[in-house]
Amino acid sequence: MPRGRPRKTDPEEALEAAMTLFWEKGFDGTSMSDLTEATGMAKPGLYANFGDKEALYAKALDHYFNALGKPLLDDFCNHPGDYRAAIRSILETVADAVTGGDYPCGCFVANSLVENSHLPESLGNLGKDLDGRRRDAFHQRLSLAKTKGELSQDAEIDSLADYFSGQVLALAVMGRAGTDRAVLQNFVNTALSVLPERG
Amino acid sequence: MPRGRPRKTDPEEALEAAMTLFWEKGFDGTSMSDLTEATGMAKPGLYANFGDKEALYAKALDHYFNALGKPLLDDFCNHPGDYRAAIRSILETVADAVTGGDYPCGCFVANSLVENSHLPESLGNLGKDLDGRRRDAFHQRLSLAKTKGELSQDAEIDSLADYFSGQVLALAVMGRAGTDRAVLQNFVNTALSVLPERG
DNA sequence: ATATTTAAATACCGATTGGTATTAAATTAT
DNA sequence: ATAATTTAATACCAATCGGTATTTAAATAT
Repeated sequence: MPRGRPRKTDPEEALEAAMTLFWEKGFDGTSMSDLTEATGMAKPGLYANFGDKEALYAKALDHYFNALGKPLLDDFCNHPGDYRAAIRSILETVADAVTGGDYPCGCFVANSLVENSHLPESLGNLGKDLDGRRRDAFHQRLSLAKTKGELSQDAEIDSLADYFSGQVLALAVMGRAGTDRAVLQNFVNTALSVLPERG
Repeated sequence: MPRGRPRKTDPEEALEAAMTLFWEKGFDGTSMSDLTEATGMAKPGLYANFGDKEALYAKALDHYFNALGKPLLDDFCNHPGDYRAAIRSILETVADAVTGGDYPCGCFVANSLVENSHLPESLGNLGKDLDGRRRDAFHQRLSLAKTKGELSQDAEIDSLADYFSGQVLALAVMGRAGTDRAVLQNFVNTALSVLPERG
């Protein structure tokens, strides 16, 4: 048992709530008072636990990636099927995720990229870094496909990685705009058709 | 010649400046004071000419579409080449546009879609409406391709329209994030490969 | 019991927010 | 010249912004 007055709010839960709110309303659209209400932690508590608004946003975005993005990318990289099946799987999972449910629609990282131009520089760089990690996961899986012979030696895996990483962004914005899941399914099917037929 | 004191700032030019600023910094990130500075029109003038902040944003977004989006879509629909050439042309023009130059990076409509969830409802609907018009332009051109026999009768032009409209969103976010034009070129090339080879 | 430690809660700070009332300036019509 | 008209410019409003100092409450250690 710790020493002083017990915490009212677990900082991990507060961070989860802050993540959800920043994801929903953006950096500029979220006030510290909003965060106090959503987290159940008063402003001095937020500052003591996370630092200023910019630091809290960075921690929220990082939490997003670690809690939601990374597991998805890890599943993708470890997918037992061939690379086509793996890509289909991750894109369909993204289509599910961006159409909402437990969390706001869209993708927090994609939102952050769009807010980039008017965010503090450190936050812009964080968004680009996380975006790059998604792109790298695609590249890694495509590279593996090449060594496994699923993909021909002259396949342009850099272009393919950028392409599929971009498809995630497209899904994110469409999901954010409220596009139906069924439309996203057709989108994924069409996007996958750039890949060569199974030989 | 009008009757009273002459205008210092042409409202059309002020609207152009307001468009650029909202595009760059978003609805929440742009203050009326910012707009005063950017337009050269003091706050009472802005309210007299455009209404409140929400109305000004709507007019700025509408101006964006009429001045930049619509001409692009019209060129696309009237492109002299076959539908593949037309789609390549519009996507490459978009790749140019979203990487900046005279205007901010990205696409104002795409930004608006991302801000959707925390914008006044009328503005969210306006963004979706303009996004839909781009999608419809793709559909129209694909439909024409079908009647001209460039595309087989069983081609799924609804899915293709959603797909290519989504590619524009992907380009918009990547451009916003500062992605190199060369990467976007590869992206466009890959995206186009969903289309059947010319028969 | 009392001191110590930790965190919650309230109150407050100057600056900025969206929006407006008021005043001053510049033009045309008479 | 003067009146009428239209706009610019300044000053101002309550409310909220990000951020902090101060006080109060709740626990443990002595």
